[in-house]
Amino acid sequence: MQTLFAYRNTYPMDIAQSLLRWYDKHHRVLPWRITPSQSAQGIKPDPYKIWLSEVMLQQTTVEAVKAYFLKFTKAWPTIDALAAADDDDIMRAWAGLGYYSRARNLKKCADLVVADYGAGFPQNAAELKKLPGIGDYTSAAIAAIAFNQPEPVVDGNVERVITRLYAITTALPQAKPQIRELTEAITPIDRPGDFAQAMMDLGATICTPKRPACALCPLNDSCLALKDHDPEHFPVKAPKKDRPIRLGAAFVAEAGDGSILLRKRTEKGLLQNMAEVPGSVWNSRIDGSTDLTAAPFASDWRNAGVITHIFTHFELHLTVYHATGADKRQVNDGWWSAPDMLAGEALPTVMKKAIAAARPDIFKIRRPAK
DNA sequence: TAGGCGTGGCG
DNA sequence: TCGCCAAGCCT
Repeated sequence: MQTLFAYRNTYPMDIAQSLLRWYDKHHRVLPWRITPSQSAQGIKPDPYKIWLSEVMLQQTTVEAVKAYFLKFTKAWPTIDALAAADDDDIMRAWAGLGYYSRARNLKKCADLVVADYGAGFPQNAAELKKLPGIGDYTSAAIAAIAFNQPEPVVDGNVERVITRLYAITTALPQAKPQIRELTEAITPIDRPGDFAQAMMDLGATICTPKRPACALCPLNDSCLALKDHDPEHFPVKAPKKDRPIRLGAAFVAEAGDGSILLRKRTEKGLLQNMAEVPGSVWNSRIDGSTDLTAAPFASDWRNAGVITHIFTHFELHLTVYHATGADKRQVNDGWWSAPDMLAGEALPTVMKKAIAAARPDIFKIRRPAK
């Protein structure tokens, strides 16, 4: 990085010190964190909570994570408790948070740490990265925040802050190596954990994707994007590919007592091992008339409308059919879930939408089906 | 390595 | 309304 100082007007130490002074005053208070003043008193963060929160926060907003974090730490206060937990209980507790492979890897990781490391996490990034569900970002974050290791912690917030600070015009993801080097160059030896959290707080509250509050930014004197460009134009990103549409049918079978027929998805592919209502494969052509070939049993299936659900890589249009007064004995696949049990099932949001299309009183979905 | 993998909030 | 985005990982 010979060119590092050629196009900057501030030294790395000044960046870190300015940011840490800002963080001491303006840090967010979050359930898994200790404050800078607690840290100064020698209070250490709980590595279990740091790990759990970092995994939950992968591609997930802080607001969405808070309630799940509290639920998990109440049910399983230690990594030993989590390792001893039932897999299905963990999946049920995770339901609604998304990216379910995280929950499966969470359990695998807890088992490994208890078995191989005597219930204590390894304290360096390279060892942490060997564990399931822990990649470049999470290993560096745990090492820095829980164990005070000077690792460069680069997430989406840091990418935004760094590309603006240095006006990096290379598009993501090509710019990642450069971003990592620059982050490494400004990461301080003495408070790497606070520095990492400060960068993320800055990205989340000041250096936001839209309309950043540059007037309030502790780094505005050093920011090349602010000086020469429009910060909102950073980071530059490669163009996205368009999202295909898939079609399918879902069947909400209701017994006389209000129970809903559920089954378990396969252990491969999308939403693996989660609960679902019976349905067709998602690609099937619905030729305009009624597609009842995938129904769990013959009945008077009433069309309850079409729900739309956007996954990362495709858009799903699910036609929902509803039948009432079903005879439970005519089904030998899956299980009947009573109305007061449904909330505790491992149902992904797309399935709650489908059930809500047939029974709007059961699940309150923000954007109901048309 | 590029694509698979959820969900909810926001402008 | 809808595309974008949010503390990525795995294969």
